[in-house]
Amino acid sequence: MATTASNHYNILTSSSSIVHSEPGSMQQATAYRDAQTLLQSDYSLQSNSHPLSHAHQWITALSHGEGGPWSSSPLGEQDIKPAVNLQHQSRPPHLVHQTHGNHHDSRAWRTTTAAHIPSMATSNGQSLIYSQPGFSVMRDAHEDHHSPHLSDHGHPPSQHQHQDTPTSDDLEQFAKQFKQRRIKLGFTQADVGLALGTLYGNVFSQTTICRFEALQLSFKNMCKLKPLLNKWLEEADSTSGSPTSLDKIAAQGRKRKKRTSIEVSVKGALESHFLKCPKPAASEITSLADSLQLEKEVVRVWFCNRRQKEKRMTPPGGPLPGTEDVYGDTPPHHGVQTPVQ
DNA sequence: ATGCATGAGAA
DNA sequence: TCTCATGCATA
Repeated sequence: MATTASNHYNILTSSSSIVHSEPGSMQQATAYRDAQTLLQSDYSLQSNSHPLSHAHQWITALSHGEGGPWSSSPLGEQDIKPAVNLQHQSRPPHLVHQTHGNHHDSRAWRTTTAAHIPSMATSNGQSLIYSQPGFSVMRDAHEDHHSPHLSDHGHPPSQHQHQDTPTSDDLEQFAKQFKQRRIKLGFTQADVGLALGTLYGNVFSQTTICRFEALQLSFKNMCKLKPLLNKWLEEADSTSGSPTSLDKIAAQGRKRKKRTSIEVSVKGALESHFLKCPKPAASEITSLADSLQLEKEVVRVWFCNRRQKEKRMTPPGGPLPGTEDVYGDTPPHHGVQTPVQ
């Protein structure tokens, strides 16, 4: 079977070694293993020993009552919570008081209309929310929400807001610069993630740092991480030369469902279904899963992740090779992503 | 760098 | 259930 691990949990009571010998292809590989090895910890002790225990919830299929695909305002007022699962046991997470003042409605970068029409935002929209992979609308629908302190001056458009919601452009620039400086200073993404933990109490993984640099997080998430990374940058290059005290946590082996490997053909099928219906009902997921011979949960999660992907800043295609906007010929969404590190 | 996964909180 | 932030494991 191709999907070798449909539903078995591997117990990594890894007392031996996790070192998968990467020959150091990229500059990550040095401290990469180190960091990941150290961070492997903390799953809830609950051992869910029955991955297939989901039986039937057909009835929920009709409890939707939506007028359209994304009728009910897709934008939630969700708080950004610090990493609570990973913590040094001596570091209470409530001490983190960074001043990311993004209590604004700052996700207007993609849902243009719904930004400032909280009550009935979906009366007409939803047809152009994300029908295309061209997310060029993400940067114009900003600063529409009554700027309280820069409207009476009329000062020149100096893009230098640090306590207010940054623009997509700002984030893009910052991410780019951040990556450059990080590399210059000789830190890996994993290093940064750890450093954030030791310095501010919030540990992040290599993945998150990577996604930040690649603008593959939601706008809101980018806004949250930016100040932290900014602080680290300052710290890092002011302290360039001092040993970072990496207090490390012991890795306690927990279990996690092994990553299901979905075949390409099956992925194709899922993709086409997604295009038709990004939010299939439970019953639909069930039948789809059945026809594709996947667990229902796997299919459900796939759709969740797929949707989430649509909402990222950088579209999955990335910058087309050879499509530079240096000639001012490509105004819609300039070269967002970093070329290749 | 990215695919599949987890979990908290919102609907 | 969904979204959203986040990460292990993997290509």
